[in-house]
Amino acid sequence: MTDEKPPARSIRARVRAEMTEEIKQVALGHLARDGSALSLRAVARDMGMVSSAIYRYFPSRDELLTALIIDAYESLGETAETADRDADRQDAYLARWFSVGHAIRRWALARPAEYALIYGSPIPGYSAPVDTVAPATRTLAAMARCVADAEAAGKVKEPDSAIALPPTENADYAAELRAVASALGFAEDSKVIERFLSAVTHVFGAVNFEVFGRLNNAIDQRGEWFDRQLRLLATTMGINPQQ
Amino acid sequence: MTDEKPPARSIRARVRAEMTEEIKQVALGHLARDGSALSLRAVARDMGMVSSAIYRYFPSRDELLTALIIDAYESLGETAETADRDADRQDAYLARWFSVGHAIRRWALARPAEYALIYGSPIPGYSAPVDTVAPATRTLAAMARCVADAEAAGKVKEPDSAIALPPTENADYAAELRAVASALGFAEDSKVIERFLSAVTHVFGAVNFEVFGRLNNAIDQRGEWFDRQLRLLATTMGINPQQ
DNA sequence: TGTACATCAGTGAACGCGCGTTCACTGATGTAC
DNA sequence: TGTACATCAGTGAACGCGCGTTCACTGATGTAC
Repeated sequence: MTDEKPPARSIRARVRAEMTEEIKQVALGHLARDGSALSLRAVARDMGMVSSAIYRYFPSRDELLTALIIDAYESLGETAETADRDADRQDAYLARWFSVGHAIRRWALARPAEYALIYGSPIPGYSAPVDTVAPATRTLAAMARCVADAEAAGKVKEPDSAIALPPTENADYAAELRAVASALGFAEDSKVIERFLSAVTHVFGAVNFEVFGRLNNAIDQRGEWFDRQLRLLATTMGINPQQ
Repeated sequence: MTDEKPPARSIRARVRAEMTEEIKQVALGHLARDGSALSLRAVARDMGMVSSAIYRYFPSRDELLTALIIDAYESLGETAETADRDADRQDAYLARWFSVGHAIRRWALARPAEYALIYGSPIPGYSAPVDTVAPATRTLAAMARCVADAEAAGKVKEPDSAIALPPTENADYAAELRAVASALGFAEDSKVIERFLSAVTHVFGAVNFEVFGRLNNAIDQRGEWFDRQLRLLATTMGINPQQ
């Protein structure tokens, strides 16, 4: 009743933004609760609107899905970036790696529906448009930064010859590695890029296992389990404590 | 027309078995084509039956799903076992590990719908019954055998101290590791069990990335990519060539 | 070997439901003069 | 400051569709005597 007066035309715009946000929240709630497929009608019902009203905000069900997916990527990406920043004491590359890794896991456990949306199996009848690819790389980039910074600072130890992989003999693959390296902020001839990609694969494999219940009846000490995966990956990459 | 005569009552039984099998095949085809959710009516249509006829073979949609899931686990499990057996030359632990790993990948790429069924995100509105847990461990057990045999034969090199993880201080977690170790045929005090579990996590992470399209626009040389993941995991576990 | 009965696969209609999307509409909010 | 018009959010009915499941039925296959 005693609001400050709004800048004229924005009152409708603001309500619109709030509604759009609420629709997305309700949709996420639905995905989370029933694990159900997303239904516009169900969302409308939950919001106390008639189903056709949703079309004022999203032109179709797939566009709503796309919005949710983009939001999820952005949210996870931001979480990862924040975790990195919070741990970003000078030279503390290992701490940054842990911070980012654990943040990703925590985000996924807290929001399994959103996680499944972006790292689970593809959604039946839906194919992600291009708009999703940029946000998708944000998390990857945050993980990369910890390792690329460490390498740039000369703090990545090369694996000793007993466990070193011989360089690939596949020139195309080598070229792809170089391209990915520079896209992620590594030096083109980064020695660690391949192990970094492996580490990323492993991290999401581990989160998948935990979130999708593949650890049930086997590992209950999941925090410890995950932490030790991260440790192992750090040493595999050659990022060591207090070096 | 010139068949050998069937053992009396089994003609109906045999047709029944064939129909059951065909229903499952058609259902898989549907999952693969549309990536769609499984629909009894669609399956019936494809088989030229009326939808209610399916109920002579499966009491409900979920039971059909369960059958598909069990079949998928068994099929992948058998693939892994066969790959192990084929590579099972004396002492060739590394060859066995590669053989099993590549076989898992090939199976997943050839049958992405079935792979998604068992290693993708949980299916909306469906919760897997207990009958699925035994078949689920078959693949894991096959992977385990390569490594457990190597360890039993003294052919697993312990990581040198620079990259060794200190033992966990979490007693519960340690106990869980021991339990998993003996369930999978490792010695209770196996030194490699933890790295083995990491390797499994990583392998399925890698297959997930490839099957679910997370490698698109980044890595095209996927055979090489996967092969090198396996190599890296082998050295991480301490399984070395010609040792 | 032939007949009487039981089992079973498949039919076709129906139940009750939910879905995405469209369309013409009402009434409230914003804009231009 | 007041009026005329344009924009927009939300309604309610409808379209056409697909779904899982049930039920009483027909006719063919198997079984017992």
